[in-house]
Amino acid sequence: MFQGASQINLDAKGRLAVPTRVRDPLTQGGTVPVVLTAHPDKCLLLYPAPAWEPVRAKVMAFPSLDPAFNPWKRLLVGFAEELSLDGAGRLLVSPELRAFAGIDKRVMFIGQGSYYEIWDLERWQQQLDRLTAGGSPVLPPGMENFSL
Amino acid sequence: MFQGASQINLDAKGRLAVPTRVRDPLTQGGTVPVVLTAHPDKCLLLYPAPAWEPVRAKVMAFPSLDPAFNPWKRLLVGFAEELSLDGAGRLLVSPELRAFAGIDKRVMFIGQGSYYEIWDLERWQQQLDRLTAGGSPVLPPGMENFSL
DNA sequence: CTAGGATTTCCCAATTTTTCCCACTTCCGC
DNA sequence: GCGGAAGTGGGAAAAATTGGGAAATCCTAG
Repeated sequence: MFQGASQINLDAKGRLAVPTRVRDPLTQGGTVPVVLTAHPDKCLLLYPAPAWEPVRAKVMAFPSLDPAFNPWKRLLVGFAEELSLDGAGRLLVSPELRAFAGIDKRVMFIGQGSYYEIWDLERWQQQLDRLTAGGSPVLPPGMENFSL
Repeated sequence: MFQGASQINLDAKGRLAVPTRVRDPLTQGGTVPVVLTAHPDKCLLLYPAPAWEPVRAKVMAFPSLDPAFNPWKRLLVGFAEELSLDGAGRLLVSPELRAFAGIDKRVMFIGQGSYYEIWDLERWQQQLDRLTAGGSPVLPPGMENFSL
C-alpha cells in the first residue's frame, strides 16, 4: 500500500528522480517495470506494471461502439507507457504526459494505495485549496456518516 | 497491446513518420503491412494488416438491408487502405484520409489495444478537454463503481 | 505511337534527438 | 569526522527523424 507525499524536481531532460522510499516498494527492488498514465484530474498515475494489467484489462473490456466509454479508453490506455528506471532510479517522463499534466519542474508524489499520483506542484496546491477553502468541504453521497 | 501517446508531424509530402516505439510492435519489425481507415469520431485507425482482417470480416457481416449499418460500413471498409512503410518508417497518408480526419501537420498517435488512433492534434485537445473540463468527468452507466 | 511533363517512389545523408553511463556533490548515519 | 548512499548534472555514443534528390512510372498531348 503506497502512501505519503514527496516533493521532487524534474531535471532539464525531463527525468524524475523517484525517491528511494517510493522506488523500492514500487519496483520491488528494481525487478519490476512501472506504468505511467493519465488521470482526468490532470495528474499522472504510476503503477507497478503487474498492478496496471488488471486495470487496463477492465478498461479495454468497455464496449467499443459506445461513445461514452471511448474518451476514458483514450485517456487511460492511450496515455499509458511502460517504463524502466535508469541506473540512478530516474523515470523519463514523455513530453506528451508532461504536457497533459502541466508538469515542468516541481512535482508532488502522492501515495494512493495501489498507485502513486504525480501532480504539478502548483496544480496540487490549487487542488488542496479548493478542498480546504470555505471551511466545510462538500461530502459526496454515502460519506455523511464516515468517521475518521 | 498498443498503448501510449506520441505527437508527431507530417512532412511536406504528406508522409507520417511513425515513431519507432510504435512502429516495431505494429509491423513486427517491418515484416507486416498496416491498414489505415476512418472512425466516426474523425480520427484514423491504424491496424497491423493481420489484425484488421477479422474486423473487416465482422463489419462486412452486418446486415445489408438495415440502413443503420451502412454508414459504418462505408466508413470502416470504404476508407480502408493497406499500406507499407518506406525505408525510413514513414506512412504515406492519402489526401482522402487526411481530409476526413482534418489532418494537416501536427498529429497525435494514441495506442488503443489492438490498434492505434491517429488524431489531428487540435481535435485531440478538444476531445481531451471535454473529458477533463469541469472537474467532474461524466461517468457512463456501468462505470460508477470503477476503481483505478 | 512517341515524346514530354508531371507525379510518385525509393533511397541516401545530415541533423537532431535519445539513451546510457560516469563523475561529482550533498546528505545522513555511524 | 568519516564512510556510504542517494541525488544531480553532464557528456559521449548510438539511434531515429527529417529533408532532399534522383530514378522510375504514369499520363497526356502531339
